[in-house]
Amino acid sequence: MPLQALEPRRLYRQIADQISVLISDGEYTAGSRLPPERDLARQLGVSRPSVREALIALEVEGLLDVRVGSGIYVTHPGKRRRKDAPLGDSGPFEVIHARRLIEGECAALAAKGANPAQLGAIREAHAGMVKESKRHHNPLDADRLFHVRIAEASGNSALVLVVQTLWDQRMGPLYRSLERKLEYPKMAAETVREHQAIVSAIVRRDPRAARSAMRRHMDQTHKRYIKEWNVGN
Amino acid sequence: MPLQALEPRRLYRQIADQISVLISDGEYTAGSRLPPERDLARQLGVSRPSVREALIALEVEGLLDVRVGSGIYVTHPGKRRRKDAPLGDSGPFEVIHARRLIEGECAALAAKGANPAQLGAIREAHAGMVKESKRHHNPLDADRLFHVRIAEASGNSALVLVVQTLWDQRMGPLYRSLERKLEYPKMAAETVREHQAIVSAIVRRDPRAARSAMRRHMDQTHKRYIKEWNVGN
DNA sequence: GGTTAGAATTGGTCTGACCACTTGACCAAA
DNA sequence: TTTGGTCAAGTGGTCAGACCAATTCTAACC
Repeated sequence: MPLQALEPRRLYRQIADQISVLISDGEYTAGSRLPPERDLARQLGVSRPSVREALIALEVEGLLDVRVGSGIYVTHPGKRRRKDAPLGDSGPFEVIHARRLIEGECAALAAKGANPAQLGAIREAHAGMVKESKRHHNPLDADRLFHVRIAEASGNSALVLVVQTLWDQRMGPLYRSLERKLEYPKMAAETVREHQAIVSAIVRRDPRAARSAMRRHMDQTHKRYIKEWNVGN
Repeated sequence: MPLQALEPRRLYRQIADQISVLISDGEYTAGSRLPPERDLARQLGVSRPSVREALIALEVEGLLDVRVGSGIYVTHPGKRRRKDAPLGDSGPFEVIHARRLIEGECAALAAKGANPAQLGAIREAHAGMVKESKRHHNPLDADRLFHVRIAEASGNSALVLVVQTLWDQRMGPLYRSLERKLEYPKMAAETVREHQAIVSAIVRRDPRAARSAMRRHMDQTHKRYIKEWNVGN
């Protein structure tokens, strides 16, 4: 099939792509503010509704962050999560099981081949979570970063994508109702201890230990969920 | 932090969520047409631009399919792919490596625990791909279905999500340039043969054989890519 | 019965307007 | 100095109505 069905791309898509290119080219850097909708419309020679449609598309894709009355900001790459409903609507226990498998391998790969910069990044993320949990802040973002950093150290960006995707399943409905019941302060201490074991194994360049430390962490998380689950029901 | 930052959900999100619920509740089934934008606006008591913004959000999420002059249709669940650029932009070889790991386990889990309906679904998908390749059609959709069905048979919907996500990385730029060079007719025959081995192992309830058959399939795919890659460069 | 031209339907886009929220400057009271 | 209040400008949120373009339907026509 040499011929491609040509599709007259709708205006909002063209605008969204154009803005998207400007962002990836560094024209608008992370955290910076885009021109007001009215200016964008004038500069592009289109109407404001069309610009708005494009902005909403980019917001759903997680590239932009629209703040009422303030402006439109470029999402920080690390924070880039999809706003939409999860595709699979997986339950917490299924996600944990999948993560046990996949992140276990990530940890092993990281132990095998991480470079010094990546090891440093993992340690930094771990230190960040320790700090957050001591301040009794919500450690979820730091927790996410820790797991993503390990995936990055695996050297496979597809695995990074997978780990992010699975983590962001927490936005699903079942997950949310479960998380509401969890007591983070108490939990965070255990989590930090388990993370520490993972870090040690990776730094020690021991793939098998790293894999089993990660699996143990997931098993413990599973247990914590079970406990809260039973309390609620 | 007992206080939650309250976020006044924007109108388009509320509308999108409402429509989304109607779809997942089966009020609007796959392939069916939604009411015209004007009617939706009237029924919801909002303006047409707001409805349009919601529809665009749902379109980006892959739930709806908007056809000019015709109407708005619910996307068929199997075809539900995101329209936006892939988050990770992973290269083909990274994706293959990740799939080797993950889908290998899926195949093993499927061999261990698939129920008769799931086994039938796998066989059906495989038969579909055989038919497509004999007709010299593009077998990509059938290929995707085959792998998704195996993931479904693993009994873990999070793994299904992962497999879908990785497959859909093919929409990325590097992948596309590579795929253009592949000769599907010749390739399809080999692929079908490798798939056959996977099906046999799963039906035979042999997890280890299923795992290694899937891994072998991925290794072969890797080789095919390498070959074409070198031709091009 | 099959074809085709026109009408009706439906999404695509534009214009202009008004509202609600955020921000920062300025000011008054503690 | 600090705190809180007020106000105006800037910005996104929403609306109403209009017209255009693509599709689909209908009915007249051959």
